[in-house]
Amino acid sequence: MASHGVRGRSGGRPTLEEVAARAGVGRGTVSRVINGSPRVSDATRAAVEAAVAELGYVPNTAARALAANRTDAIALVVPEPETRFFAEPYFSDMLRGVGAALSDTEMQLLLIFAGSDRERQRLAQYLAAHRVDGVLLVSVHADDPLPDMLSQLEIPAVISGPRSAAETLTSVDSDNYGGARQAVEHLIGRGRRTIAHITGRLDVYGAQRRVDGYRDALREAGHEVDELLIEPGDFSEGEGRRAMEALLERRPDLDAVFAASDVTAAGARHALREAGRRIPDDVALVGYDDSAIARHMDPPLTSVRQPIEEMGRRMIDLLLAEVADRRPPASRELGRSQVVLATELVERASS
Amino acid sequence: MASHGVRGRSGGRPTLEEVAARAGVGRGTVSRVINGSPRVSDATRAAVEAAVAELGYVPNTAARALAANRTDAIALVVPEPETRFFAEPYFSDMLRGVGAALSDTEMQLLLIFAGSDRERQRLAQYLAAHRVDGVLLVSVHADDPLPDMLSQLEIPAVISGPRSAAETLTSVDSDNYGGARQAVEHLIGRGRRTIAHITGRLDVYGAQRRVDGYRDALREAGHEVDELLIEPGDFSEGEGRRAMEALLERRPDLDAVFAASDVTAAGARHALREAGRRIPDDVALVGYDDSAIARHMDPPLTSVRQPIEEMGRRMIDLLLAEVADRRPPASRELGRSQVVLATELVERASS
DNA sequence: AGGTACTGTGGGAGCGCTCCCACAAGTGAT
DNA sequence: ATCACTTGTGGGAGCGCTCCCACAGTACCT
Repeated sequence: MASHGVRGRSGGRPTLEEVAARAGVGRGTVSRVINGSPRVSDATRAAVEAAVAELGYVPNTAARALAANRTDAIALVVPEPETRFFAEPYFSDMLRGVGAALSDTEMQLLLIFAGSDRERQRLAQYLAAHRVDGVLLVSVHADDPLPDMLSQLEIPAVISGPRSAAETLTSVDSDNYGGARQAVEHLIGRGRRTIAHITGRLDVYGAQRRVDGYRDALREAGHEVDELLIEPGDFSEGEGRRAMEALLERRPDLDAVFAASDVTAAGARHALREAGRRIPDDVALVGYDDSAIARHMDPPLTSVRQPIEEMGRRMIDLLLAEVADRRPPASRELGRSQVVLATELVERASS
Repeated sequence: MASHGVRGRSGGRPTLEEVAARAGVGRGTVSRVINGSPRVSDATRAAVEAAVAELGYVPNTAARALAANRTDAIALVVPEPETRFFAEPYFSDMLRGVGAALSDTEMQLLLIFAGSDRERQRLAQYLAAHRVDGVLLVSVHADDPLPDMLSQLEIPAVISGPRSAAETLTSVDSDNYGGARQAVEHLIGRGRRTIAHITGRLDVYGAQRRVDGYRDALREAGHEVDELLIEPGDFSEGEGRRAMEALLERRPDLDAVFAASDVTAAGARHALREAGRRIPDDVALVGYDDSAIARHMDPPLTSVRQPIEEMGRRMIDLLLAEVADRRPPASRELGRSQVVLATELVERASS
């Protein structure tokens, strides 16, 4: 435990100045040591570090933020209501990945929901006040004004799941198209003939790409695409159930379903059960995300794994690079990166 | 959209000073308006508000924090690894309640995990730097040094789930003892005779209280308490399963189980299924928390509801009061509040 | 001997607020 | 008219840092 040592005023924490006095150096030198500048002699550095340890000095973040015009914090913005966030493992997995990537850093992570108009309002204020150095945007809808607002405010931002093929922000995504193809090719390989698809929210680009992958995989295998086998959902369990019921009504002969998320698949499973269909005997089921749900489902769910942890890490890397680039405001428009990571099919008992 | 108006230097956001100039008043007056001081005439207030709107002024948080020595942020500290946090609905429900209570405020919420030693280290730094005005502590173990650290640093804190009957920090909790009694009395009322209990982590005070409630309810109904019917768990699904298997081995004649959490009950359900016991025909099952899991379980789970949203709200109220009290450092030790909220049994098909 | 270039260091200025003291103007009792 | 308050306002000082300029010291060329 660090001794608390001498204090300028009672109750206050030690300041840079006090550390400087203790170490017999100037304020600037202490600042250099704290910030890891190389332009300090070894002897001086040691003396300062000793003083820091003796006094139990911790830099005052507010003062630093004010003087340096940075906050050492980034926000993870989720443009969905809280309820949705906690219901979908995708978000919490992402948060975990981001958190892990960030724990090597001095950066602080803020979690911000922007589901309601009210929350949007607060967020706008928040961003306008530049309370964060950068923003991570997760699962954005096609018509969301948030990305443009960020561009306008010149706040570094990375988006997970681009809004379109022409995304202007730096983005990180998994290969939704390829993942969907893997799923459908797998089902075809198992001899399934009538493969339905319950989509995600179609105003999310990734959901569209999964539909594209579904279509192309069928076509290339010589199947024709029956639009009656495609039912729009919204990634939720309730919609998965509803969509499954609709599909069973329209095409009672279907023998496989590719759901756009594990949660959707869970909903579909309920509907299949109630309709008396056995999984996988009567109907094979494949999900997307390979979340905890997939492993715990009965039967365990075959699912397309996205490397979410890796995605989080890449997002952080890119964002921090943009934040760092900011300081010399030279090179802008140097080609936004669009990172796409491969998916992997995890086969389980449901297919 | 607010016009951006005149700027002191290019690129900068407007400052208090600029607003003051625009409104034709002094800096102090603008500050008073921004902070809602009553000591401003209506005319002046209107003029300032107009200037604020025209310039799109947003206060600089860092400057405010530095000058006023407060951060307008509080932390929700979870002394568990992230994985556990996301696995247990209790935490996310709590977070939702706290978030809702906070959205009426200017306060910012930080979510901090302190599961690993590394995270602990960071947290200590964080607190030492006084980067938050107050702390919400969730699910603390009996021997956790965190609360004492907070007292030492004189950081206002509210704890959800006191560490013992003699908790020194302000606390908010549900009536664990009463909730457990409700559950057991319900089972007795349904004619169950051999009621087992899978506990939570016994180093959590609330888990102990549930055991106490279980015991007393049985005794008062004239049953004797068989220690073989009590199996310690840790709130997790895996332990629920393991504990259930152990109980079935020891007392194959049991006809009811009271689990210390819904997640635990889910684990127990698996074990019961594999052992070929029907719910509720052979064995009745009651959980705790009334989380989403309880509603979705098959069959739906009878569970003890804690008013988590309300708990979050009360915690915030108490914490903000402490934060406000802090400024005049007069009245300390004025009797920490210990709030206890009532639980409610939600009956479903599992019992 | 004088230049030129670096390295390491000290400390002034300033970031944008809040706090508080000073003071003008108004109000009412003496 | 005088004093004693109250109300509203302006602006200096200062919060604890970072940034940057100045400068001493050393080293290595001419």
